[in-house]
Amino acid sequence: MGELGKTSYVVLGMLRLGRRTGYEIKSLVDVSTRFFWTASYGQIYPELRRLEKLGLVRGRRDDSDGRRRRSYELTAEGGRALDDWLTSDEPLHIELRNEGMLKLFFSEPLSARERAELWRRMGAAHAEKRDQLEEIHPAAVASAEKDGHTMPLQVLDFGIAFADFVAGWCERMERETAEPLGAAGGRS
Amino acid sequence: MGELGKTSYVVLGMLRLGRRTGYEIKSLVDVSTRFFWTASYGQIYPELRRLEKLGLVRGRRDDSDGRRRRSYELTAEGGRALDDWLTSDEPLHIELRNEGMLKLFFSEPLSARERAELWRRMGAAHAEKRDQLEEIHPAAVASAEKDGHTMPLQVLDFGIAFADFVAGWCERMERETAEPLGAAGGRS
DNA sequence: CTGATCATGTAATTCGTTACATGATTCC
DNA sequence: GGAATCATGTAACGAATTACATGATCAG
Repeated sequence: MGELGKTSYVVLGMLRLGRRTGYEIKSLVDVSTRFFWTASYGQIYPELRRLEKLGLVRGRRDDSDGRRRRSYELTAEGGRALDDWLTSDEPLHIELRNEGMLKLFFSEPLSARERAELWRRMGAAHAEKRDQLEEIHPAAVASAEKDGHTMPLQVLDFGIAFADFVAGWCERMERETAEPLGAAGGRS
Repeated sequence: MGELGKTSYVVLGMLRLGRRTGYEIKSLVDVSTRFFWTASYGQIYPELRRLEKLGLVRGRRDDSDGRRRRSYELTAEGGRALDDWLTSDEPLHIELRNEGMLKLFFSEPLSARERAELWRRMGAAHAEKRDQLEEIHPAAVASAEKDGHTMPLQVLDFGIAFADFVAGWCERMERETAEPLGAAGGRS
């Protein structure tokens, strides 16, 4: 009875890039949208079956190179559903859960050292994410030049800038927290 | 059987600020941690009962001013559980779901106008969040000066800077997408 | 031949939201 | 008197993760 959820659109969107298996969709998600939207096998495989029943994708056995598998392609109706979502003006689902911020909020009773450590860990987590994204950046540039698809690159650039901003902020706060903070405007 | 989840710590953390009812905890969450961690009545009330059974909080009827209600306070053990969490070095749960980014990722087939509109809406959402946070900023400053609690203010400052950064980025991308983008470096 | 990767799925569980149900009190 | 807010809870549902189960193929 359920209509389409966000996961449905992840699947439809990935299938617009070409015929794919559930396994391939999951791999794509892991190297592209994972940083702002995830999906697990436990969602993807049932979702593909569901979308097929709805006529939005068409699956077929695809044992070409000896591997037993099932690949899917977008139907015309599936493409329309995807476009409807892309251009719909319903409020965007934006959600953030950050345990580091939560801890910091409650960290008043901790020592300055412990609070600095919290900022440090928050910063380290985001610096690591930034570095991971930067690693795949060259591949994204190459891919953008090859097929002219610039959006994945734009989104990646945003992800890098975003992670870098947070990392930088946390590092500044860490220093500020760790320093005794001389009363008069002392500079490091 | 479940150990403590993040929601448990939200409740414990709020109770460290003083004796509170479930209703008050929810109100506090809504004006403070909501932007990086939410909690609903459907979680808070059962959680309070559960924490009481675990001996981490102590509840009592508190019908002082005619209102039928039940307030809770942190036990010594509850305080210890909270501190253990605050100083534990398990990886921080950090999660981001952003439907705007997801749409942009798949928006290659759209027109430039439609893509610009997506950036605009992302930017507007974050600008609105920034403005909301800025509205409560003076109250946070006053409160920080009164009781010396600076962490809520630090977290709020981060939230504002963060939302502002995202909003600014999106606005730039919107302009860049909408403009025909003359081959030679034309300036607006 | 052995471990990594490819490949597909289900079941159980957890986490969280939303809707519902109820009723008192306070403010206008 | 009526609306807003205070106040507590439950039930149903939905979204997503994790663990489990299975087996083939490929690279070393």
